[in-house]
Amino acid sequence: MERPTLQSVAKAAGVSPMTVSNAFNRPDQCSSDTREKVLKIARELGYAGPDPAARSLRRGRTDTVGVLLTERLPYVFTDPGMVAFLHGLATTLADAGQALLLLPVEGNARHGHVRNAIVDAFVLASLLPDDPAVADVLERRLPVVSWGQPRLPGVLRVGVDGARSAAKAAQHLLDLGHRRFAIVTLGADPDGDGGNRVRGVHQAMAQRVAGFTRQLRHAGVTDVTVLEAFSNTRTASAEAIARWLENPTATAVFAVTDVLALGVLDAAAARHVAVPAQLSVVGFDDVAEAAASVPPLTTVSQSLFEQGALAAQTVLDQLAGRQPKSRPIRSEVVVRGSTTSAPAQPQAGRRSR
Amino acid sequence: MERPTLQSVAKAAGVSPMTVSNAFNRPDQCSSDTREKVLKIARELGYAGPDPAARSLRRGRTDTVGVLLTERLPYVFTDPGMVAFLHGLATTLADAGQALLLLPVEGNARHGHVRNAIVDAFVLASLLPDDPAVADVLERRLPVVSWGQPRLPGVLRVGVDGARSAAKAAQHLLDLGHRRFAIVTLGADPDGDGGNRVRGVHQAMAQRVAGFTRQLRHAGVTDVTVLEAFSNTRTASAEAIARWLENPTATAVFAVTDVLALGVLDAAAARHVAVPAQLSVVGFDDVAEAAASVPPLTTVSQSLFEQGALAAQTVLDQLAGRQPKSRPIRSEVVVRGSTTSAPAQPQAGRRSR
DNA sequence: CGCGCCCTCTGTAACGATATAGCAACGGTC
DNA sequence: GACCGTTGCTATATCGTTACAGAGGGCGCG
Repeated sequence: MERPTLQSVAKAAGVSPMTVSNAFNRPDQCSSDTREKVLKIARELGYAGPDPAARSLRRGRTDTVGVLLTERLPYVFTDPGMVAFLHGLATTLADAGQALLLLPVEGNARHGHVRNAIVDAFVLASLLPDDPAVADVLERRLPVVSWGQPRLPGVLRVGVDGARSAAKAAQHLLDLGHRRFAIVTLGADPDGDGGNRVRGVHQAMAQRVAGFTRQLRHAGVTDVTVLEAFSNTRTASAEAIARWLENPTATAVFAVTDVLALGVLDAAAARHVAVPAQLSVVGFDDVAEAAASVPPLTTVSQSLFEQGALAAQTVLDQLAGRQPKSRPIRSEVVVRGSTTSAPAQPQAGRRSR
Repeated sequence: MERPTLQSVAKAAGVSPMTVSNAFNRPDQCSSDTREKVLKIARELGYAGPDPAARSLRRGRTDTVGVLLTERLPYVFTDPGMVAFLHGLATTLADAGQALLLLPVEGNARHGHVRNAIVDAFVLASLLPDDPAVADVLERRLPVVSWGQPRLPGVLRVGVDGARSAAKAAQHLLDLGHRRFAIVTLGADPDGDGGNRVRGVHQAMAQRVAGFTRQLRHAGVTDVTVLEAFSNTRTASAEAIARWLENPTATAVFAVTDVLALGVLDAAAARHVAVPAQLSVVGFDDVAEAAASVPPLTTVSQSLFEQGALAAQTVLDQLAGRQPKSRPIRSEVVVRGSTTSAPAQPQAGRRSR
């Protein structure tokens, strides 16, 4: 009992293969009598419809987009920022009838995956510029869109200006009268593995830190403590800031991601440091959890969902031969409950420049 | 300037197409001289290697497995249980050189996705038995593995016995002397959308509830309050139990997922109900967050990662024509800090049957 | 020296579908 | 009655690759 093909269905139905193809793909090109007869015979033979691989070869397209993810899969899914991006991406692609092929860039697997991926285009989601998979992708000569990182000549990129966005957060805190700051960012874990993982997003984080401190400097403020968490998780962030919280040297904390900011809230709650009365906290990303935290998190919104949708739209435009329109991504400070005016300061000085 | 093919590379290199194919796919079948010459010419022409679609057609396999996800994408990624499963699945598949095609079953998109998916097999991840996509999958006549739901004749299934596992949780609490219980489970949100989402996992949750209460009944205990959360999130769970916590009628709570259990911890902390002194809490799944909560959560471990890996292995066995060995999934109560002996009870009775 | 074997490479024939052009039949129009 | 546009189906020619069988040359062995 052979696997039925379009040919065999055609023979059994006494029509040409093309008619069977039409019956399945173009109801309007075919009388409904013939169509029903063909479909009935197909059902009897257990024919499920045209083979997707053969169709792809002939049509010259696969209706599938590959996504390269920088981090290991579990971390990808754990990161709400990445999840929001993927959500936007998947939604837009699905609406356009495109499937999503997941290509985890793990150290273990041969990156031959990229060579063999049955896709029409690639999306690079926060990849390291020196990732060997990037070279493989470029070799395929397919449309490519990069999200955040890497920046490559000739490759369209979706993303916000992290430095400028972070500067807005700084200005918000300056406007509230804060003059002494702490920053929680991602640092490389000395214990191997985690380090590699973090290095992948480091570039974007460094930009945010740079933009934030630059804005402070413009205002004549240089009192900034930088703390490093070893992974983008609430607990890692809470650990990173725990000791500092025993004797805080600032009235405001900027965390380079919401996840880290939520960790700061956790740590503050655990040590009974009142937020925002004693300490203002600002995050970055505006993930869903940010609005639901206690207190609700003031954060820099960069609409990750929208970025995913835009990345998808850009890919679709390229595939359709349209000129992708570079809609700008807006970013803005969403003021919620975790920031307020700086508390009266017992110490002297520092108010004037 | 045409897109180069294996043929054109062969002509340019003055060898047969088969030799080019060998140069790319089987280094040992080909002298290294020829191989290097061919690869060099290929590079010059900008040939990235054999076209995956054509290869798939010829070879008769795609080295890709499709995963059907029941919920909307964002919820999938937000659910740590699903994430753990996907992680195990993706890891094992990647090691075997298989890619992962994501097939979200959204109401919006035409389920034609299943027809057109370029895959060798399907994994159904907690699908509704009456989901139309299930029928589509069966029509494809490819190897299928189902996780949890649905149970289909002739389709291999991976999953634990939710009822029996939940019974273990019940016994653990009974052993600690508890006699009055509350259960937090998933209920349908009256406001449309969420309801559908929840219905998908409802069957599994209902089993857990059933197994838990049955075990209690065996011990002669019938004092059980059932509370419903409208989605599998910490906040929904906290909301669901908040009012009850004002005047708790039990000494122990069983939540049908860890996420719900964590929500119970949140709510208890907010109302200054001491866990476990005043209230013991047991979850289900043993997601990563369970070990890190305050206090660490006692839970029913069902090694979701392992289930993902097993599902992948089962698919791979089927593809290789091997008889899949049905390794059993162990489930056990992991006792951490959220359960302890029942507090001394002021009320009379109920100790004996 | 001749035999057989390995090693490398070539020729042929699909894999299962669809784009394109074209052909027959039909009804309507002038 | 000749002409023409539609409708509905067929015939042909690929899409780009790999499986398979086999050819030719070099080399060890009897």
